[in-house]
Amino acid sequence: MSLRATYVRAPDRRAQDLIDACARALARHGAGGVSVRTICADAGVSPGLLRHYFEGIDDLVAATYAHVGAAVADALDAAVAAAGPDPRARLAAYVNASFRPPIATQDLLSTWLAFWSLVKSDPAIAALHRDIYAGYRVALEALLLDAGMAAADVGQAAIAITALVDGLWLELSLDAGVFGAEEAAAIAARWLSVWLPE
Amino acid sequence: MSLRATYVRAPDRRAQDLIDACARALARHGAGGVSVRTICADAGVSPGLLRHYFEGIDDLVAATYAHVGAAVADALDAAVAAAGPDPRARLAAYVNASFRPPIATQDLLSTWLAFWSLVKSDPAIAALHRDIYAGYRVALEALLLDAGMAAADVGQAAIAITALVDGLWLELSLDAGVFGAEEAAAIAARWLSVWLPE
DNA sequence: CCCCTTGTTGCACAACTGTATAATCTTGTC
DNA sequence: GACAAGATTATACAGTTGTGCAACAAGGGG
Repeated sequence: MSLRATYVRAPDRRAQDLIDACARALARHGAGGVSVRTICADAGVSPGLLRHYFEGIDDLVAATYAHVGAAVADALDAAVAAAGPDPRARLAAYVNASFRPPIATQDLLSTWLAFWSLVKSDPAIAALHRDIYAGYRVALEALLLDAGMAAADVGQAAIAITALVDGLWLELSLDAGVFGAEEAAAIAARWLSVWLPE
Repeated sequence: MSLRATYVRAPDRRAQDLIDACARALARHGAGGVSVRTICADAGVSPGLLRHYFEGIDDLVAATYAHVGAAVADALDAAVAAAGPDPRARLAAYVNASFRPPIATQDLLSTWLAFWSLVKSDPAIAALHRDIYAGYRVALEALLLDAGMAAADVGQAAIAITALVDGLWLELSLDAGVFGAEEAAAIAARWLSVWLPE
C-alpha cells in the first residue's frame, strides 16, 4: 500500500528541465534565492533528482550560465547572419540584437544579473564568465575590424561598447520603467558611431 | 566559575562596526555569502548583538547600502566642489571621480555589485536603489544643465552616462586585469564629450 | 507474465540560518 | 563599595540547506 506519487520517466529532457527551472529561479529570486527544493518543485521533480543529473546545485547553476550564455551568443550570431554581407550592417546588428528579444527580456537580463553576482564568489562561474565574455569580445573585435577599424583601436572599442551594453542591460533590468529597449538601442548605436564614424 | 569571554563596551560605534563588516562580507562573498555569524565574527562581536542594533540582517544590509551610497555621493560632491566654478570642469570632475578612490576600489565596486544583485528580490534595497540612483541622476542632470546642455536632452544624457559608468564599474569589478580605472575614466570622458561637445 | 535496469520519490542527516533571550559582565553614579 | 542600567555573550530553537541513499515504480525485453 504505497502513498508514493506516480511519475513518468523523461530522462531525455530532465537536465534541461532543471536548467530552465534554475534560470527562472535566478531571474525571479536572484542568486541568493535559489535552492534545490525551489528549482525541483518548479521543474516538477523530486529534490533528490538534481543530484542524479548534476554534481550539485552549483554545477546546475554553472550549466545554466553556459546554456544562457550560448543562447545569447546564438542570438547575436543569428542577427549578424541576417544582416547580410555589409560589415557595418553586421556590426550594427550585433549591437542592436542586445536590445531585442530573445536577449532584452526581463527574465534573461535578471538571470544575467544573477550570474554577475556570482562571479566573485564562485570559481566555476568566474571561469565561465571569462570564457563567455572573451567569446563576445572576440566576435565584436572581428566585426569592428571587418567594418574598417584600425587594429590598434579594436581592443578599447570592444571594452567600451561591451561596458555600455552591460550598463544598459543593468539599467533595463533594475529600472524597467525609466526607459526601454528602443532607447537603449539608440544610445548604443550612438556610442558605436563614436567608435566607428561614417 | 564563568567561561564567558570578557569584553569592552563600545555602543557608540557598534552599529558602524557591523555596517563596515557587512560591507566587507558583501564585497568578499557577494550577497549570498553574508550571514549573521560571518558579519559578527568579522566585527568582533557575538552573533546575538546584531539584533540589538538592527531589526535583522536585512535591515543591516539596507543600512550598509545607505551608508555606502552616501559615501559615494559625498565623494562625487567633493570632487565637484574641488573642481572650482567652471560648469564643464565640475561635470567632468563628477564623472571622473567615479573612477578614482574612494569609489573605484575593488571592495566598493564589489559591494555595489552585491547591492545590484539584491534589487530584484529585496523591496527595501529596491527602494534604496531607486532613491540613491535618483539622487545621482538629479545631480548629474543639474551639472549637465549648468554646462549648457538643452533641457530636453539632459534626461537621456544622464541615463546614457550613468549606464556607461555602471557598465565600466561592472567590468572593473569583474575583470580587474583586462583594463584599469585610468582607461575607464578616458572612455567615460569620451562619452561625456559626445553628449556635450566643446 | 517475469525479470532486470534505471529513473525517480521521499526522506534522513548534518550543518547552517536568523531570531530570541537568559544570564552575566562592564561601567558609571552615588 | 553597592547598585543599576544596559551592552554583550552564548546558546536554544525552529526552520532551511545540500547531499546521500534506500526503496520503489516505470518500462523495455524476453
